[in-house]
Amino acid sequence: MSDIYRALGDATRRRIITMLKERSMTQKEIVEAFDISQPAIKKHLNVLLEEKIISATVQGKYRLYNLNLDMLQRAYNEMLHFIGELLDDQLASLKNYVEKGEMQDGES
Amino acid sequence: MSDIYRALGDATRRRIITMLKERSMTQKEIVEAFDISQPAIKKHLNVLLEEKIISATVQGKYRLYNLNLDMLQRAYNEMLHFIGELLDDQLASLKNYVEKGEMQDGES
DNA sequence: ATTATATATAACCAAAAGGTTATACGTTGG
DNA sequence: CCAACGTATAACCTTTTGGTTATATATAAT
Repeated sequence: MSDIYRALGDATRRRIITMLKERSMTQKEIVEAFDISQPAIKKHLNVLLEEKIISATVQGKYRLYNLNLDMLQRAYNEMLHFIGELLDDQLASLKNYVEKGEMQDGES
Repeated sequence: MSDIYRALGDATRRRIITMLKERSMTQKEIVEAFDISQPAIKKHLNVLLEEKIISATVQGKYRLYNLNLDMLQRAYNEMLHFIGELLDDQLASLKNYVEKGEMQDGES
């Protein structure tokens, strides 16, 4: 199974995703948007490529990266499903206090 | 803000969460369900506590852990929001298959 | 052809993550 | 009180992660 949690688990990668949500970008453009080096960005891109959340098209000397929306959708669906399952079981009582915006027991 | 991705990023933690979905458990019970040491489990519990995904109530020498459903609800909402934004931006048709739970074009 | 530009990769490093064992602490039962 | 049990913490180890710099490769432009 692909480890979607790994791909989304890093803030830089999530920011890249958010950027690519707006428009496709070359690696150079992405690099310029961050304060870290080109190889560092490339590694993040490689992770996202491995998980198939983005893909790249070659354009001369450029690599144009774009979101794989369906895969990103799957990734989030999987997470939502995980959480959702947890919530379903006790959703009735949860709904109640969520709406009231109050906790039932103390916190550390 | 809490980093839900960090918390969910580890398989052991996800399993703990799944277990706590069924019922609250003492640390001892949780430890016995895994093949790793008590301190290792404790570290995972600490991560989940930090992210406020679980909470613990003291009962004598026991610590009873239980899910913080409202926090999971928040995580769920956050993720939905992220995806929703994504869909709004680019792809109305994607919304369709998300709701129907099926793809519209082939995938690797 | 040579140079400039965009990307890829190699080698390295520090810090974080996930585990271990040993041990201290807190509570309860005999 | 003391022993046993559940939990917490300290010290340590290894692997992974996220970063670095230096350099190689591929395409474009002059």
